Amino acid sequence: MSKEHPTKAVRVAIQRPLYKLLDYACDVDIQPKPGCRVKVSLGNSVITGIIVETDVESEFATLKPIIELIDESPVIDEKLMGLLHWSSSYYFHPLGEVLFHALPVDLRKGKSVPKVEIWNATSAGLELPKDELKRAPKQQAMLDYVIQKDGADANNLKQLLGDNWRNTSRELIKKELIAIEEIDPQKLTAPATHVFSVNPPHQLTEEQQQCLTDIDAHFNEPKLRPILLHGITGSGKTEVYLSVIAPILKAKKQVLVLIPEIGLTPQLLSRFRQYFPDSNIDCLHSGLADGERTRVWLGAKTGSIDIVIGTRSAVFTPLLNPGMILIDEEHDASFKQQEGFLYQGRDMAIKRAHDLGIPILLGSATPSLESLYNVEKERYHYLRLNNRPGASNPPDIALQDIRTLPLDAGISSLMMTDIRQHLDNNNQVMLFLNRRGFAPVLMCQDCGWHAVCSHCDMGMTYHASMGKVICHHCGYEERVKSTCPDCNSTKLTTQGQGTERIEEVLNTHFPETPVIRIDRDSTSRKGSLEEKLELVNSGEPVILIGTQMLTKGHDFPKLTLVGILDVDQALFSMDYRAHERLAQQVLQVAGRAGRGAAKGKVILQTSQPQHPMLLSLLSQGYANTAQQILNERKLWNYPPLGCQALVRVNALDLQLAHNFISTLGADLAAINSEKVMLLGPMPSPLARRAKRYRFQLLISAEKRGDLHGFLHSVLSIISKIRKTGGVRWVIDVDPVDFL
DNA sequence: AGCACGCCGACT
DNA sequence: GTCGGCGTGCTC
Repeated sequence: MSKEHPTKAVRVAIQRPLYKLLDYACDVDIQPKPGCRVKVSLGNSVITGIIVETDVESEFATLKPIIELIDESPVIDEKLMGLLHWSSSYYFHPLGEVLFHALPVDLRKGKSVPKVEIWNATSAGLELPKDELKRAPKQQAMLDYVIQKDGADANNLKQLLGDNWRNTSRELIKKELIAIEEIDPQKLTAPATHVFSVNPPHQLTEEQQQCLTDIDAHFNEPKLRPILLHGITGSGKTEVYLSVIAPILKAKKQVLVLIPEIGLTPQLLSRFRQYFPDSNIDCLHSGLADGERTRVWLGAKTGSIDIVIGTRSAVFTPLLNPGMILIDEEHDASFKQQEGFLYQGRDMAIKRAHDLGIPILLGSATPSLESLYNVEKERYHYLRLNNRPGASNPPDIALQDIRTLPLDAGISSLMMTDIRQHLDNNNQVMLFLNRRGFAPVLMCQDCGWHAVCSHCDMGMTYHASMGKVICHHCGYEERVKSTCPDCNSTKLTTQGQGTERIEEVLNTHFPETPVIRIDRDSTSRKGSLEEKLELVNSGEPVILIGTQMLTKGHDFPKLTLVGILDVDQALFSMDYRAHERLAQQVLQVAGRAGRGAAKGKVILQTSQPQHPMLLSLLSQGYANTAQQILNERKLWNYPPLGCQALVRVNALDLQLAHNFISTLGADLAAINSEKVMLLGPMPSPLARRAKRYRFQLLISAEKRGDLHGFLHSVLSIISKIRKTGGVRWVIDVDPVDFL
């Protein structure tokens, strides 16, 4: 199209898998800014878009007009827009979807940004006689607070009064002692100066103090680098975090804290609230209602929230005065988003901190090889905490050769004796088994039939408590009948064990001791995890059985024995990351033991007591073992040395999926680049999942630039292949999961 | 992703 | 003759 009639236009991103932006005409009387949302027409429907660029010369002669400008000021500020742009191109994901991903659901749907509500005392409230609210202490507290602060917002009040604060507010409004004023967030002045104080729980140890001094020094270097804090389990990383954060808050800046998705939010939140009693602290996690999410988003954006604690997606929270970013358990796999927009939250955070010029601290007892490699390359500072405060020492891990021991449901007789002993000493015991359900195999003794998922072609796990077999890959479930579906035999039996079966066996062995199972099945009801944790925290002798839910962050002082039941399959996994993950998991679980006065003991059952990785982990510790694994990766140029991307294709029809990936594979092979290596196309390790046939193609390169360039070719080839029969494809940059 | 358009088989 | 299946391509 010609450029003879250039049009003043804006460029808009929409929430569609579309690798381009659309131009719209803009009325002269509206003032579009990048980052503002608009309503536009697309085809015959009206959708929400986000302005990316203004004053563009469109190559289209005629443009549809913008229907409405939703925001006067941007919902995505310039800095955040830059980060999102960057991640869109780094992860080869359409910009529109990336931008919308960074907004709370309400705003994605086009709802206007809510007004900020400010609670003020009315004149009646200001003049209220002293004892009038004597029988309503909460109302009195709220009224006093609002008067003292000269206007409080929802975040202040929630913090002051807890989750039911709206009820208190409603009563005071009914009595006309307090009124709500609605303010346009754009017209909000700088956040009300708030009192800052710290409530230190106890002194830092000498080692923690030294660490803090080092961090402060690094934060003040002209060229900021991320800091990796490698502190053994129980070394008090949280105490260091709190001390690091304090001066940032004191300077009236905000702190973003990212944590894994394992329900640790409440513990950390209360720890932070206790330490910073006058700061506004809020969480962002998957369990939040849409409205609540928007409230926290707005609170962070307007500066009324000082600390945002959140999981992966919180990395995109807007901040008025960003002061620093903290990532706890930085090695955790849940920082990688596994569907839709496939990004690494930890890497995004590092990029964001860099762009903002603010410090970032990564903490872990078992740092990822990626981070350790960055230390080696001197891109990160490295600090260590090697000791547990007080008398407590890290537990020793003992390997137990189970080949010669009698087993009951996978628990050795020696382990049973140890459990008995620790319980008799009034202590608590924890067993770790990363497999939920009763048994991974349900089979017929007569004909060899076993339960297989009809959607995935993989074995289904038997869940005795529900009387079902469940596919752990797609969730498909079936009721279990008393006879074999193939031969009608009644000799159905199970093989192997999951947490349910362990629970049952322990209940019969230790009928007088409560057995607490913590896995996704036993904690799905809201509040049930809290109930169970409370029982453990009572300090009574109990046996805990859990999956990886139980591995991180928990502090059970009476826990002295940890048993790790089944690590053998991870030792021989095809996945080159299996050893790294196993080492992390073993140390994280082991770290739950001996956090109180009594020394902890950890027993690791294995049929491979000579395995070099296990021996190394036990005798040389994590840092050395990680270094060895890293050296192996160097030999093969696996990440974090080289870099990878995975193209995944799936379809309901095997042939269609196969045709697609073969065409792509052939076209890419024809490029014959020396800089990249192709592995595949091949069936995915999980070749069928949820009725869809799956193939993949792994692309490796030594240099990121080469990989990136090659992925452009991938994208352009894919766009030329005709996609029939609903073939779906994704590009996964820096994949962590090859399933 | 939606959605319309268009080209072929099978139905009142 | 037309209804509707899905393959194809576009959305400013």
